[in-house]
Amino acid sequence: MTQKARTRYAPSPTGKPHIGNIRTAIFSYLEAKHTDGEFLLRIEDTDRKRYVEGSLEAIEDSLRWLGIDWDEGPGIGGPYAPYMQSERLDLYRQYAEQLVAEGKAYYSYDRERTEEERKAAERNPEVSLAFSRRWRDANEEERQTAIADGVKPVIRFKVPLEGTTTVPDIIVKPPTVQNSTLSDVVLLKSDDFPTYHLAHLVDDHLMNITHVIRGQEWLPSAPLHVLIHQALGWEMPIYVHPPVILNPPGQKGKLSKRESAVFVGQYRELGYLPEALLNYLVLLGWSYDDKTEIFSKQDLIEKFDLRRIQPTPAKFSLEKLEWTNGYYINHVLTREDFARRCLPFLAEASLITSEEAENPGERLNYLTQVCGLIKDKVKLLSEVPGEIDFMFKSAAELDYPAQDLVGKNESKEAAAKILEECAAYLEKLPDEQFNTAGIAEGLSQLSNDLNLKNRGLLFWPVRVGLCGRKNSPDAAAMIETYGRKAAVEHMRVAQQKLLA
RNA sequence: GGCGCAUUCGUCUAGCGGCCUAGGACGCAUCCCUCUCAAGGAUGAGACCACGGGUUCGAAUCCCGUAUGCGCUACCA
Repeated sequence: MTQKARTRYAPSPTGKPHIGNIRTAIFSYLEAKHTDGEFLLRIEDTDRKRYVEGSLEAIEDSLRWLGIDWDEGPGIGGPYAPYMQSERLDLYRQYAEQLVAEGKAYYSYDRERTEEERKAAERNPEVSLAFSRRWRDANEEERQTAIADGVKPVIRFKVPLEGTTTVPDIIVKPPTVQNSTLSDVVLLKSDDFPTYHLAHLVDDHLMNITHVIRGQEWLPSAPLHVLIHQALGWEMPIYVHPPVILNPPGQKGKLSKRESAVFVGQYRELGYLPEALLNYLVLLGWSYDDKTEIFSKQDLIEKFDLRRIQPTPAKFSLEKLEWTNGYYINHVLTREDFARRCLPFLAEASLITSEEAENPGERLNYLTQVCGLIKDKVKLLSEVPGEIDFMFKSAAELDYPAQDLVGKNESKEAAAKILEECAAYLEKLPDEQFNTAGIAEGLSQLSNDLNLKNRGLLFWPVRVGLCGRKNSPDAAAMIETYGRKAAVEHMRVAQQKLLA
């Protein structure tokens, strides 16, 4: 057995979590559970300007819905609490000051740059670098002047001017950079809050994190993190940089709000199953072998291996996600489980009450039958109400053209006669034969007895009469679900419709 | 612009020097099954392994260059 891993998901509370972000959380979770280790949640709320109320709840909801549980975190605590960075400020200041005392960092009395200044410097490394090092070798007189002016300093990291730094990484070729191209990053801001560079690193060290799994957008600043570890004299955890998720084929850039749903909650509302989303997301950039497509959470935990994460960013494909979802609905979920998942959607469409959705009680049996009617054809839970709404209406309420009942039959009269025969047949069908198989067999026999050229001539009007639409679930299954009385009623109403 | 990473069917991927005339999946097409729609089964089209150079008896697999894509370039994470 490999050593137990301790991993973390450390989002900042700036809104709902992005699906690309969540995927790294899933990878982290799987790595921890694969090694029988711990997965923790830490909130990086070090930027007060970007804080969005309700973010923590959104993050927790998303993880919970996906079945990703954490062993330590805000709310539940743990041996390394607190897990909110804003509650750990003293710690960061302490290490920043230690670095200053050791000559590895320094106070910098610069003014915060405006966005325009930053933009201008962005394409001009010389200017940027020079700006970041402005106070690196400032003399005492200059410092005193700044202090007298009341400038609140930041603490900047003193990056070595020479040499190169290499970032070890297990899925990407370890990047190597010239130290001279690295700017002296801010470690501690003038408001006493740490930057990400300091905070994540201090916490990961203190919390005994073994694997830092974060998006590839962190690759460029990773050398800085290596250098800061060295300055602090700490051993580095294993860094892993999975790629970002890209927009669907045809569109550029990383997966964006403009092009796709990017929040977990949106997929929930669209009718996706959490296990299907999880399955799809993991397979987007990771594979176990050359053939397996469907993985339960347990399978994933057993088989996950960080080293098999693809280094290349993958495009998000809604089609494959839909297929995965449909597969879970059709082949993984039991009928009752499927019905339970449909409940909120049925309530949303006012087919049942929200009380019934909460607590279906006895009604669940019936709803299981109803939903079971379309379990094999539906890809999204949200499609369900529209597919079975007729089951919640009376025969008289179905609205459709009489012509639809005819199908391949010669005439309206012929179809009407068939409906009459079927109604009569169903009325006298013995109870023990009144089930899907018995009904299907009985009606087939009836079509023979009526000397019909094929069964379709009989089943077509029956099907349409039962649900008022041309594409429908299995006719016999609908009859069983309706029950004898309602089924016969539908036959008779359809017949009247044809003769009217 | 600079720095970094990446590059196998339209898309997700298998492949880690000979098993590859490149395998699987989604999507697509055709057929079978069939009372419709699905589901299921079968078959097929689809990748000169980005391009150009090397290394090697032998390269999708190793090296270099080019192109392209992506990311970063804040007192944001």
